[in-house]
Amino acid sequence: MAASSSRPQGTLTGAGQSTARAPKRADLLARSIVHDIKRQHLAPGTMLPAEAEMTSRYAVGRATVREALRLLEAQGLISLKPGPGGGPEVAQLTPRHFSDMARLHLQMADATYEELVYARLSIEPLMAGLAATNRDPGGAARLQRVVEQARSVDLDDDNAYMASSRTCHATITGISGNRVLDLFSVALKEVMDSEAEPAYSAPEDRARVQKAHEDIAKAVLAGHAEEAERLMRAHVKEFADNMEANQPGFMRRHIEWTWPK
Amino acid sequence: MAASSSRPQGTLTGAGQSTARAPKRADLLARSIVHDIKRQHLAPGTMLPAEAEMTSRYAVGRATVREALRLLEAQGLISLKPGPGGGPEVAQLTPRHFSDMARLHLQMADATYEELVYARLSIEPLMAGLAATNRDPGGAARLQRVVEQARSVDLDDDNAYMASSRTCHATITGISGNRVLDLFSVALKEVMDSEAEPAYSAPEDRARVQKAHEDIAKAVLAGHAEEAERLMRAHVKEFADNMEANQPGFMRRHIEWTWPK
DNA sequence: CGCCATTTGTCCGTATGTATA
DNA sequence: TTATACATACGGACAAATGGC
Repeated sequence: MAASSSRPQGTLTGAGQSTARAPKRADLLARSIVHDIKRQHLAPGTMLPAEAEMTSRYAVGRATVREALRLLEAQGLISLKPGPGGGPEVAQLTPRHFSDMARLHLQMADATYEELVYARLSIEPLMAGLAATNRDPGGAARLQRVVEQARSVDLDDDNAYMASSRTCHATITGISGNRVLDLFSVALKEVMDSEAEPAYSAPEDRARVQKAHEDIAKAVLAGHAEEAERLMRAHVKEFADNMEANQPGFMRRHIEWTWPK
Repeated sequence: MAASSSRPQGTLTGAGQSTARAPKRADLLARSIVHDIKRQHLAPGTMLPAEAEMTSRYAVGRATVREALRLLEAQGLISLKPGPGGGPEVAQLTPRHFSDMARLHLQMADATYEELVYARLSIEPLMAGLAATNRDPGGAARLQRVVEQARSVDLDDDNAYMASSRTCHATITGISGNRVLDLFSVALKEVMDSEAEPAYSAPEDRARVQKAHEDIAKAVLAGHAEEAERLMRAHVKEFADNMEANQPGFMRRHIEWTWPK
C-alpha cells in the first residue's frame, strides 16, 4: 500500500537514451520548491510551508520532503528552524557555499596554493582596475565607508581583522561591475584565507596590509586604473610572499577540503 | 527508545557562541564517509558498504544514512545504484557539478551573459598563452590527438560537435598547468554552452570554430604564447558576436539556474 | 524466458529534542 | 512551568529496479 501513486511519471523521459533512470521524487520536489521561490520572488527570510503541509500538498512521504529540504539546505538556499514559528526559511546565498564547493573540486584536481595565488594575481588586479574605471557614486560611497571602518579595527582581533580584509576586497571587486569575476575573486580569497589565516600574520604585517588596502581604495576612488591594478598586484604578491615566509612550503601544499561546518 | 544514543556529543562546541545548534547526524555521517574515502584513497568506481550495513556500523537509522548518501550524491561524490551488486559507489567528480553551483550563484547575483563573456575574455586567452609556455610532451600528445579527432566530427551532430568543442578547450586549459584557472575556465564555458548551444550555430559557423580551435592548438604546440593568446581572444570574441547576431539581446540576458538534471 | 535475491526508493507511525509563547 | 509547533531521528514495511540463475 505504501508508495501508493506508483508510477514515477515518465512524461519527460521522451528523448532519453536507453535506460534513463527515473528521477527521484526528492529531486523533483526540490525542483518544485525552487521553482516556487523563483516564481513568487520570495526574499530571504520568508517562511515556507512546514514539512507536514508539504507532505500533503505535494502528496509525498515525509522522508521525501525531508530529503528535498536537506538538499536545498546544503546548497544554501534555505535553512531549517525548529520550534513554533519555525520551519523552512528562504536563506541568503553566501559566497561561502560557493567557495566550499570550489575547494572540493580544487582538492580533487590536486591544485596547490601556488596555483591559487597565481589565479588571484591574474584576476584581482584586473578587478581593481575595472573598479577604478567603472566606479559609480554608490560604490564609491560604500568603499569610502569600508575604508573608514577598517581604520578602527582592532588588529589583535582575528575575526574582526579578517572580516575587514574580506569586506575591503569584496567591496572593490563588487564595484568592478562584473559579477562573474566578482564571485570568483571572492571565492578565491575565501579558500585562501580559511586555510591560511589566521595561523600566520603578525600585527605589523596586518598594519601593512591595511595600508595597502587603503592605498588601493584611494586609487580606485580617484579613478586611477593602472595604479589600482599595480597596487593590487603588489598587495596580493606581498601577501603570498608573507605566507611562504611564515609557513615555508605553504605554496606547494595541496588545497584541502573538509565537509562544511 | 528511538534516538537511543541521545546526546549529540558537544565535544567540538567548546568556543561556540551562545546556543550553537548541534550538528545533524546525517552531516556527521557524511563527513565520516568522505573521511574514509579520502583516507583509504578509494578510486572512482569503488563500491561502498550498502545502506543496511552502514546503519549498523554507524549505529544510526536508515533515514539518516539515506540523507547522508543523498547529500554526497548531490555533490557528485558518490552515485547510488539499486540492484544486486549495487549500492553507493565512489563517483568521478565532473566540472558539471561545479558549473551548476556556479550558475546558481550567478543567477542570484543577477549576472548577465555579457559579464560571463568578459570573464572568459579575461581568462581563456591567458590560459592559451600559459599552455603554449608550459606545454609538456604528454599534454602536447593529448592535444594533438584531440585535434585529429575533431577533424572527423560530424558537424550536424549537435552532441558530437559540442563535445568536441568542450574537449578542445578543456585540453588547452588543462595544459596550462594551473588547475585553479582551469576549473574556472571549463565551468564558464559550460555555463555558456548549456544555455547558448545548440540553439544557434549554423554548420558554416561550426566549421570556422573548428578552424579556430585548430589554429590555436597549432600555436600552443609550437610554443607561440602571444599568438595563442591572440587567437583565443579573437575566437571567444567571435563566438560571442555570433551569439549576439543570431540571438539579439542575448548578451543582456541574465544567467538562469534550474535544478540539475 | 521467468524467477529470485539484493539493494535502493518510498511510505507510515512514533518518539524525542528544541524553541516559542 | 506547561503547552504547542516544529524539526530530528528511529524502526518497520512495501514497491521498484537490477543482475544472476
